[in-house]
Amino acid sequence: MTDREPTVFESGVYEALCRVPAGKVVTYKTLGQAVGCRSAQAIGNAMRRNPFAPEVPCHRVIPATLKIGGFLGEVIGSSIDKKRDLLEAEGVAFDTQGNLMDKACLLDEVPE
DNA sequence: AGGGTGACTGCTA
DNA sequence: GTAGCAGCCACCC
Repeated sequence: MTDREPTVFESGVYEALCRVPAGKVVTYKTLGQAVGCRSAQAIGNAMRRNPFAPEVPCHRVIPATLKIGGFLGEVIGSSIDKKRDLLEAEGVAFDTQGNLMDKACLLDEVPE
């Protein structure tokens, strides 16, 4: 656990994530480009250690497969349906398979 | 200082 | 269309 403070890298990730408007989602890769990171796994790592939990719209981040994976699809598991509903509430619709229904909800890049 | 992990991605079989 | 392998970066022990 260790409530350590986020590093500059992580802070940048969270900040970029906050720049994502509601009703839109971005892939780990896109978010990485926003912070100057070429690796999406590093982004996932930052999210995994996400000290801001629900404060940061981590549910707004999805894999490049446009499919809900990892955190929203397995770990929480029992709450996955809730997360999906939450995204729909923001304007992001997902299929029963967990795929992004409307690709228009995907943000090609993070705004300033 | 070194090794292992992971909420990922892309290519190939 | 599904499955497996390798590459990648940052954090943790």
